[in-house]
Amino acid sequence: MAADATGALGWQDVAALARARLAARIWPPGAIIPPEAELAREFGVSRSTVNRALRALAEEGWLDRRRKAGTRVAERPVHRATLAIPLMRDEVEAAGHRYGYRLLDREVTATPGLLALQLGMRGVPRVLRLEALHLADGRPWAHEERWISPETAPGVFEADFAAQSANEWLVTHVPCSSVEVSVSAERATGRVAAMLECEDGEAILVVERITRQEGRGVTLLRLSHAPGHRIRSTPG
Amino acid sequence: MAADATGALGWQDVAALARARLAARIWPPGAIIPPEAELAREFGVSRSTVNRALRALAEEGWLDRRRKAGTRVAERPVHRATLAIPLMRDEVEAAGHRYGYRLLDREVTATPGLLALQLGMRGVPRVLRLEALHLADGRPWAHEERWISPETAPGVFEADFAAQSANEWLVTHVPCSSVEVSVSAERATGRVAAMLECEDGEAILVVERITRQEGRGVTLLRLSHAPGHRIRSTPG
DNA sequence: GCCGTCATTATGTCTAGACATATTATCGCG
DNA sequence: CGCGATAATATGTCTAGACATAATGACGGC
Repeated sequence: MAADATGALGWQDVAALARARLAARIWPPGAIIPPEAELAREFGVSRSTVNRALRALAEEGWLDRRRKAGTRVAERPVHRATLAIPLMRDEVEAAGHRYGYRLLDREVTATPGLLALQLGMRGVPRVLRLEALHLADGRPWAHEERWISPETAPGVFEADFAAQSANEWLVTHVPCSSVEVSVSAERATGRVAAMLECEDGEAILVVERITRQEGRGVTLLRLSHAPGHRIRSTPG
Repeated sequence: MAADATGALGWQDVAALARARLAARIWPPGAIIPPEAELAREFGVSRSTVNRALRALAEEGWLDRRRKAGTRVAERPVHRATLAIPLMRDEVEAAGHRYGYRLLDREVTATPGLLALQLGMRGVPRVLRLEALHLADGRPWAHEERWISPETAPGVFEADFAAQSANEWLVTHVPCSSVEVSVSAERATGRVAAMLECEDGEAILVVERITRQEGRGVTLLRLSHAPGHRIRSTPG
């Protein structure tokens, strides 16, 4: 490793060297870079180490690797930003506020057709619908409307969502695998505007999230944030 | 590997087995799971294979690994969603429209103080400011306001941004490392509303992006999308 | 010239062993 | 009892060698 006094390189060093060649266009976009074995010889490390380094760069989107075809520099590195999806409580507290939560409504309803479609549910006649408000220092932070499938979240009908937000209950009771997020801007109207204590027609950020467990839908969430809210990607 | 008829397991199989134990709460949140060596013995694979599998799960946020302390199941798996950041052209064409682009304004201006701060520029007296419109089937798709630092993007003053959007030029001329994204909802006003051909006060999605190269700011972009636009996370 | 077959090649993965490194736990001393 | 030195331990990483796998490209038959 680099930390060694031996001068031997670790995979992070190899990755850094490769990154430098990419930045300097020594390996220009579209070009095929030397095979692992050759780089291993050049850098004086084993092929595994080169493999680890190039695999990391490929995951970051810089390289495109295919068996036999070799490793190609991506024409245009597909940039990605990652959004963290924290608990509302953490988000509010991280912003320096005191978190508050109020359950507005709770009902067991027949499964809406669109919902069944989005969550990929079949033969689940009834779902739990919740409506809640998240508060920061007592002021509205976000309005939440949520549906939960009892199929993937057993015991959800018995949970006390007046005491604990759905997100917190789900996190501790249902292991989820994938999240799908959709963000849009809408104008606050009617009930949501009233709950958020903002003017009618104000621009608000609406986040819809579908959470799945092994491909089966667990919950659909529609979050209407108070005006002025920002979503930031996590650095890195 | 699993594809083998040998019955030997590969790292993906080990990861799947571990995932199953996590889902079944055999390894409950907060618990410490057996050390790699032990799992290697149990599964009949080498420690490297277990390491690869557990490392993957740790990257996904399921596990928390620390030397000597062992591997702990995350209390609450931090869910993440990743946003792809495509070229506007690709985004529009992927939506099934014909892409169009119009440069509205181009000027070299003194570096605004706030911009210098956000991009971490020092001693860069002048920057390029662009204003452009992206079209889908001839209709406004997004309004773009952008600043580019000539320090990290040499040659930017000579580029012809009437023929090619800034994004496309940058992608082929400047290797970038990190992107920071911020999303908010605003009301369309004045010039932007006119350009987007929407009513004043309409809710629009505003995306701000800062792109860096090795920590030095390259460009700041402010994209105002036409009403109704949605940002979706990439599955996976 | 066209198409199927086969050898070639670069990456993907696994193994066993070794050493590095960061903590944690323990033990002994004051 | 507190605290610092020390031993133990789990993960992090590297190596060399091996086989698997996918895809290419060349060759040969038609």
